[in-house]
Amino acid sequence: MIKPRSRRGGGRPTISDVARKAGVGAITVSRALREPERVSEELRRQIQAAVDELGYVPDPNARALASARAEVFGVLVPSLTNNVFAEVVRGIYDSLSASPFRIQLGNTHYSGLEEERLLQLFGSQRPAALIVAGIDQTPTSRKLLESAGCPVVQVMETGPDPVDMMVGFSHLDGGRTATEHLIEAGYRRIGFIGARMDPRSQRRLAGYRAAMEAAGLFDPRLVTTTPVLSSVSLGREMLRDALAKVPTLDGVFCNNDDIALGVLFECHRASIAVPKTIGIVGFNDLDMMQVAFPSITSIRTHRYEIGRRAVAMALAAIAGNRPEQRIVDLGFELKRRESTAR
Amino acid sequence: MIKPRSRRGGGRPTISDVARKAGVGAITVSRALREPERVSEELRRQIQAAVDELGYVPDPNARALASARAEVFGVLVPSLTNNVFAEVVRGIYDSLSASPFRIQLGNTHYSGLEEERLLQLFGSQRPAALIVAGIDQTPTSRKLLESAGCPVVQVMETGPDPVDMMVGFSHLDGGRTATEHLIEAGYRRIGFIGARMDPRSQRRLAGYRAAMEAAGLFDPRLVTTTPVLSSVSLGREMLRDALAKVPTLDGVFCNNDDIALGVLFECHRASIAVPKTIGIVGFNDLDMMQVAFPSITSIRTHRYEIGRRAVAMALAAIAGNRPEQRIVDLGFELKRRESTAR
DNA sequence: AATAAAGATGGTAGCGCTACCAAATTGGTG
DNA sequence: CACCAATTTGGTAGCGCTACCATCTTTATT
Repeated sequence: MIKPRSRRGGGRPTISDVARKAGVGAITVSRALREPERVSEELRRQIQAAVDELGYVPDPNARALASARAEVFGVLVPSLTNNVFAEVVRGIYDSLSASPFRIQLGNTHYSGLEEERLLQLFGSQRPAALIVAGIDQTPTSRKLLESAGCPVVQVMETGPDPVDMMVGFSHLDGGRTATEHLIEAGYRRIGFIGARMDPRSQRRLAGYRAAMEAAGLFDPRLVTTTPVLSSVSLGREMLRDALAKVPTLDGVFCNNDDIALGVLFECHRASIAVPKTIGIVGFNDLDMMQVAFPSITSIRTHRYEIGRRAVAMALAAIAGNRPEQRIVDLGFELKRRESTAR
Repeated sequence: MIKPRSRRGGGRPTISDVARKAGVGAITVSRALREPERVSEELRRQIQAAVDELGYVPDPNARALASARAEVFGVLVPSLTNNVFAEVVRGIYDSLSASPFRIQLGNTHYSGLEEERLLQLFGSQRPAALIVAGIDQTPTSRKLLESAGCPVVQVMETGPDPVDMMVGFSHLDGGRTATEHLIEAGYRRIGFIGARMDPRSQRRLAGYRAAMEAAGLFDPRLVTTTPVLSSVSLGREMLRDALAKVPTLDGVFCNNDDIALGVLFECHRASIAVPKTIGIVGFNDLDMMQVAFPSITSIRTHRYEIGRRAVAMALAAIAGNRPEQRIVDLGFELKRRESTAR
């Protein structure tokens, strides 16, 4: 005996309801929705009318199960609250909002192990694409990415050996540019202040070091780092540490803008003249940098655009035309401001 | 003729593979994974061994389809980059990371229409719970929430009429407390500066107004608002506008901390003494407020905790024991700092 | 010892959709 | 006008899992 319309879930209309109403086969409705050009104009209209009338919305789970492919972009970032990654996610979100793809967000907390766990988990969903921050995946993570069977975009950085595609810029060059700018402005005892020394921070430090060594100015005591998560208050404390070590410090390249802002505030508090006594350069160029007093020189990075490009490349790859340029360097811009104008 | 192991998707192991290997029925594997206490100790061990050996990960799509319930929390926020909501999302994420539930994030861009669209979309996935920011849903959105057939938590604010559950605090009280503090500190011509006047900002303004009227100090010219998205640079511009309107301004309650920071910087730039000439109060108490020079008085709100509580309540409701307290007020704290100490 | 109740396990039948193939229709082409 | 290819439509058989019931134990109860 067949139970009439048991419908375990609520009574939402299914594709067969639409098919019945439009007087066609279920598969034709499915096609009309996914590949409209393969269905005649007339049927398409009838089906659309039925869809509208019933308020039919396809069940993404059934879709994913039947097609062995979920309309999901897996996105892995090391932090949800760091404005830099929030901007990337926003770019991804905005670029995807017109498409049927959803976002599956993962927060790795800067942990390789957590990244592996999430990649494993995401793999079980057969995502349409994966977007991951950074290029320093563990060997296990790399293997998982390679065998994901979907386009993969590594974002935030560029490097020589993409799993699949890459969008970002060179943090090493950014660090070098920032430091060279300080040197050109006449600063000599230039410190590096960095929190949460993830691989990108390490490369900014490497850029700093390269510039300092090239100018014959490098001194290991000028480098102050901590694995602690970056924050404005941390910037303040770290400037104190740096000055305790090197009282003659006359400039700082900060790992990021939060640190730079903390440094600026500590200078105010300790009556250290900026840019006269100490010059400050940040990294990322958050909105507040241009408003600060004095305004703070920073390396502008294109986070939102990175998110957008990553999606554009993934979408192209899904559509079958992989971009010929697999590594996209969006560069950065040195924004010269008052904090280094002496 | 039966095709042997066609396996449309890659060759990932299924529940039947595990069942075969463990020498039990598929349904028993399913149970062992979801309700271990209903399976004997011995079988549980065998099944776990098979799962481990095969590297079996359940397919969430198949699960969702069969059980008419996806292991997904729909989360709707008005902005992805606003630190306040990022903190809430982080709280939600952290509380959910140990559970099988995933997050489906939606960005309403402060638009009621977009909220309706997303709610409609999320509904098609039969989420396990919905967490939405704010309490001012459109009638359509409210209807969608009521008929979602899952726990709903409205966060960030408290109000009299929850769809289901609520976690937040009173923005009106927050605005009033901030303003009363300025009045007590001796400020008289206290302005309100607010950007992106969403409903929560409106209520903070109402709190401001109530306090000012109670003290006989209210003057409409003291209020400066704009629908533009909030930013530090906007805070700077708005202080200029406010001072142009009311040159005798001696205090400002800012809609949020970004605005407050912009105001502080503009004061520096225009050589306006803080707190002597002008007192400043922010809202939310971001980390930078205590580091700023002078440090900025602000209303500390518990964003991360709001996210955690929302999940805890939703999880309890899913488990069948709805919390008896459906409205949770997490309050706020006035953090008195240098910017109002005169 | 007979019987009920509770606990453990399994079989069957879908969930809503799409891949795959078959069938029907149309439009040239020689 | 037969014949082939291209186009449009539909039927069938799952995708991997769980709800629902049936069956078989085991343990208490009288």
